[in-house]
Amino acid sequence: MATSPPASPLKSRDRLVATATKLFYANGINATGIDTVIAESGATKGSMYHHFHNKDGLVAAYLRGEANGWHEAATGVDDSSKSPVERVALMFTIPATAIATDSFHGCPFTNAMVERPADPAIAEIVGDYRRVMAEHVADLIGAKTTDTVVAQVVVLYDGGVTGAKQTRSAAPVATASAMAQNVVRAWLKTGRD
Amino acid sequence: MATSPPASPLKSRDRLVATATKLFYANGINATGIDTVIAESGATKGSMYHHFHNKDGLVAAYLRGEANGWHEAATGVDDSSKSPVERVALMFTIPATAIATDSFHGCPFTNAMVERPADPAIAEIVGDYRRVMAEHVADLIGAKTTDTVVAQVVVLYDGGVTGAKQTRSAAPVATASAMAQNVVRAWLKTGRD
DNA sequence: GTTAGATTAGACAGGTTCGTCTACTATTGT
DNA sequence: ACAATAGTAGACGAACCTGTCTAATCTAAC
Repeated sequence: MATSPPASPLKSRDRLVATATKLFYANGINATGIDTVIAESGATKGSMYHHFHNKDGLVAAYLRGEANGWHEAATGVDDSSKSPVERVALMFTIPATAIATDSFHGCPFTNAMVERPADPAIAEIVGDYRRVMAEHVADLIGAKTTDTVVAQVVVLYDGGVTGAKQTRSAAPVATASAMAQNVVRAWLKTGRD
Repeated sequence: MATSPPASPLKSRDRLVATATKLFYANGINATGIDTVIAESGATKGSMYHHFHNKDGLVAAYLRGEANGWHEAATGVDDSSKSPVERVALMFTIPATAIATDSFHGCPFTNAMVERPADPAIAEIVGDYRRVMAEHVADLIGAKTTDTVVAQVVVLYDGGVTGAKQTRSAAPVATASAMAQNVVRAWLKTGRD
């Protein structure tokens, strides 16, 4: 008789990743010691190094989670009944909302590449995230991933988020969103180019 | 008979800042210990803490230098005899060139805000840099700093540089440059909006 | 010439970091 | 019943970090 799927609400590995997600994003990866993550997650060192080869492993798991999280958020705010222009605008509400709630600390992928420039696993996950985003944008507007308009929207997204991080204001995101809508509108009107 | 303006090629304070500039940008601020900067600059700890209250002070001096450096680079590549559109394109050659020489590690201001999010001095210097950049762009195209077109070009600049950092490629900068030229062209044609 | 600022050289304290290791226990699948 | 996986609890080492301090010298201005 198993004592019910053990009272543990979450396996220790998942708790570690969840805590890392919170702390790494809010306080920075390098500024957050492994000991802090372990303590706050209620796990132990043995567990940590059982599941992850080293801190880089935990960081990679954290970043993969962020990539999934972005995709979920993007599909979550989407509304396929709306026009391409409106759907792109919806995508830009993701950073806009985050800034409003004050739990915004910039793009987790940019942050990770800045904090751990030498880690190839990070570069790979960031590449995956960017591919997912390009596909998502292409879907929203009915373009091919390789179309210029997709790269343009991505540049605007990056620019809006980076500007928001630097200025601690939502204005750059609003500017970027408006520009993205213009770009998509023009692309729809002139027929793909 | 002074032994000629002392053989020292550079005062120790300047050597510290120069070394910090190289190491902080290339390897990251937090990843570079004060001892390393001191050793590589040929200065000593006493000198370091004579000129700077703490590491934050050295970081601030480094970032101020980067802000000045950007302004010099921007005016250096500019050519006032060219058209507004061409002059904006010239500005985008700054990151494009840096990426080509492989000494590119992203935007120093973004990096600093990521690595030391709590330091108010950094936020201030970044704000100065952004004001300088906005004024520069406004000058290039004959706009007011508060015109929408200026904010648009800045968003594109940020987006190009961030994308380049994430992808380790110059493509986002090229995309951003082309978009900036389009935006300025449209703004000139329709007359300020 | 005297005084103040700049500099050298390095020891030192106090803290943090990551990762290893031992020894033991609980759960789970077969 | 047994073996493999997952976990607890915490000591520990070795490296690193920032910042202080002493004590002596060198330069420059006034």
